[in-house]
Formats: sequence, structure tokens, C-alpha cells
Amino acid sequence: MDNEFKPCSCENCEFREVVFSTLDEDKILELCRFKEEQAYRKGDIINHEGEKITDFKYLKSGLVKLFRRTSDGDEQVITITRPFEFVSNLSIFSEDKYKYSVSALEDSVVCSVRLDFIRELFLKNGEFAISLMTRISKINDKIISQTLDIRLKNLAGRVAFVLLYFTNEIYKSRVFDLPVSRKEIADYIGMSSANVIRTLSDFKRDGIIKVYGKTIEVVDINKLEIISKRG
Amino acid sequence: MDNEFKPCSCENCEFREVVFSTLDEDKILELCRFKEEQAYRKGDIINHEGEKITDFKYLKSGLVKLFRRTSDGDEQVITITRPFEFVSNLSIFSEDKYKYSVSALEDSVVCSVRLDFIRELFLKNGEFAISLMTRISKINDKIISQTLDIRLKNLAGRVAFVLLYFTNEIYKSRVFDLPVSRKEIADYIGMSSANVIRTLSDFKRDGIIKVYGKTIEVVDINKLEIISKRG
DNA sequence: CGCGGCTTTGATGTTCATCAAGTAAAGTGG
DNA sequence: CCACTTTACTTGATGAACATCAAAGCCGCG
Repeated sequence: MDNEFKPCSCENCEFREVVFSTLDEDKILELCRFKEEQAYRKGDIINHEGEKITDFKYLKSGLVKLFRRTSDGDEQVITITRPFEFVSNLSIFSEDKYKYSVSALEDSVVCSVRLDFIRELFLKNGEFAISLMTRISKINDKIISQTLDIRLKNLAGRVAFVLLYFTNEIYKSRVFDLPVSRKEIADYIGMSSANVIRTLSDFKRDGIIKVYGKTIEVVDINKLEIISKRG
Repeated sequence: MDNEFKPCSCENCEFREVVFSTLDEDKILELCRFKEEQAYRKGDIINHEGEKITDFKYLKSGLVKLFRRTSDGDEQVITITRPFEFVSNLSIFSEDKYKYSVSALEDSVVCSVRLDFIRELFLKNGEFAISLMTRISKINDKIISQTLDIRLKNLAGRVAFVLLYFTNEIYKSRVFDLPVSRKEIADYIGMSSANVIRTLSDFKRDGIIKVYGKTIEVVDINKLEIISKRG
């Protein structure tokens, strides 16, 4: 137990494996001095459309949604993601202001590093640059392909898709608490909340899912997959 | 007129200003040796979904569409872009195979550089890495925000949006030859081709546009903008 | 306990896809 | 270059899918 290393948790951070794997101990310690960990409560805004981007932020734990607000006040949910799949709204180098907002769907912990430091690393450490670029590209790819997938489906298919997304990708469990309102699901898949609810009721009636308020139990995952595919 | 420089046109390439601005003369000459220019005819496939990515490609002139094919053979058009806004399907570092296909909508010229060379540059030249990263991020941003914009509009709004896109961004002229079929417009905005045609007919009837086969003249651009916005 | 927001369900109307049938345009082979 | 074939376009009629509106129930929170 070396005291010098105590105040910093970065060496053991999972994120280190991913984008910071190319940094040596010195740099990791430097990163530690520059980074700040912030805790957000469910519902908190992490960053806001239009704000200046000053930090490179990544999600350590929790769940967030990326969204924007339309001129008549409605929300469009772009994606809902877990750690490693959210990095400062993606536009860290392409824009100086956030294009979209991010809010916490569950209590979340975010790490912030001043953008200057990241930019410096990016300039000087090619391996780091490639790994960061790769990660951000993957996130963009995923958003785009998810959007295209959703566009192919009808109402039932889209709702099934969301339920499968939570089951398989987010919670890895067939029983989970929905972290979003019905309206947020609607804003995500581009449908009206009334019809999302109606479809959930249909699924319930047909024994595909069970619903206890916010808690969902997926009973027949195969049927859900069929609906999602042919939808 | 130095003979040594003659065989290569890279020094004067517009692309040099954009992503290759950080390369010195030596590197530019090296780039020249590695690059290959390819001409494509309208309709040609430039790269194909699933193929291995071996080269970094960018569009020098022409017009291309990025698209994918669904399981029942339909196309989804992701974006239609001009030079500087197409770079190897975007996934050069995140994927080893093309996720989407690219085809030429007009006769086009594409520059190819072996990916190894670009990767090497990216590793060693931080400025280059940042400028490439920035460019690719911007392209991704644009695709995502365009998709979100389209999603907000109804049929007429979407068709108006496409006409304005060609008028303002692609051709910068109120008279132009449509480089795409009605069906391709439909695949782009996610509507049926019958309804795209119907809407074009409506616009024609209302004196908003004139149509001579593939040639379109935008008569009342203000009305088109209103329809696109409130749509 | 009462208020406001989220949810639920039904009824109604709009928007858009689909189908069909016909026309124009663009290839294709003799 | 013309006849033939195929592909793209056009228009109308019909029906399905979904949004919207409205009213009632539920739940959490002060």
C-alpha cells in the first residue's frame, strides 16, 4: 500500500483498460490530478445543449440518456447508454458547444478531465489518439445503426426492441425497473406515448410481459424477438 | 516547374487544406506515392457493405450516397454527400469491414490511400490525428442531426427538406437535375415512393416547383422553407 | 388528504402505405 | 434505328397504422 498512490483510483478504473491503456504510470497519476469525479442523481442534467464544452466526460457508473429538445418543447431521445458508451456528447473535437443534452436516468458517476489535458494526450500519444477515436467512432456507429434499425419497425416492433434493449444490453436480466417514463420511450422510438402504453398493455394481455408499475418482467423473450424482427 | 513534383497533384489538392494541412512536403510526396485516384461512373458502387476496409478513401469530386440494404432487399439511404463529407464509410478505425455501402450518384473521383499509411500518420502526427478526428466527428454529427430533423417532419416537410438540401447544400442553385430516383428520395426520408411522387405533384400544382423529368426548378423557395419547418 | 403529474383506455380522425393500372422513359437486341 | 422489354414514374382508390383528444384512474408527494 503505497501512500503516494492512495488518493487516486484511476489505476484500477475500468476505463483505464479502454482508452487510457496506453498511458504510463506517470501519466495516469497526472490524469488523476486533473480529473474530477461527480455524482449525479436520477433526473439530473449532466450537460446541457448549447453549453460550452470544457471537459472530457465519461460515464463511470449509472445510466444516461442523450437527447435534444425541439422548438415546440418536445424531446427527442437519441440514445440511452451505459458506461463506456457516453463520452462528452461525442462532439468533443468537432464542436465547441454541446449539440445535445445528457441527463442521468439512474444515479450516475461521471469522470471529468479538462479537455486541454485530453487534447494534449491526443496530440502527443498516438496510441491514445487511436483508442479514443475508435471508441467514439463505435459509439457514433451504434447510434446510427440503432436509428436505422428502429426506422424499419412498426409500433409493436419498436416497443419490443426497447424492451429487448433493456433486457439484453442494459440490465442483462429479464426482470428490471424501467428507468424511463412511457413518454421517454415514446420520444426514443418516435411514437406517441399513448400508443406505447397501448402496446405494453397488449404485450401484457398476450402474456409476453408482466408489468408492476415501473417493474417489467419479460415472460416470453422469444415472442418479443419475433415481434421486434418482423415489426 | 519542378519535374520532381510534376507526377503528383496532391500539393494542390483541396483536401490537403482540410485534413492533410499538417503534413510537410516530404510526407505529401510520400502520400502521393501511396495514393490512387479512381474514377467512378454514375451508379457504380464505391464500396460494399461487408467488404474489408483496406483503404482510406475520400471523395474528390462528384456526389455519393451512403446506404445499407435491409433483409427484404430495400435500401435505407443514410446520407447523400459532396466531397469532404465522405470518408471511407466513417468506420475506418472502429470496424474492419464496411458497415454500409457507398455508390456514386454522379460521376465521381475518389482518392484512396492505404489504411496503414493513414494509421501511421495518425499515430505519429498529433495534429493530423486531431484534424482527421474532427472531420469524421463532424460528418457523424451531421448524419445524426439530419436524421433527427427528418424524424420531426411529415411527408410534405420531408420532401421539402430534400429539395432544399439539393438547392442550398448540394447544387447551390434553384435549378438542378435530381441525381436520385423518386424511390431513392423515399428511401432517404423513410416514406413510400408513391407518396413522394404525389407530394412533388402537389408542389408542382401549387406552383412551388417546376418539374421537367429529372430537372427541378424551385420557384417559391420561401414556401418550401415554410413547409419544411412546420412539417 | 388533496393536488398534479403520469398512466390507461376508448373513440375519432389523419396520415400515410399499399395495391392496382396505366403512362412515359430508358435500355436492349435484332 | 426500330420494336421490344423493362424499369421508373404517375394517379386514384382503399385500408391500416398511428396520432390526437378526452376522460377517468392511479400514484406519489407535500
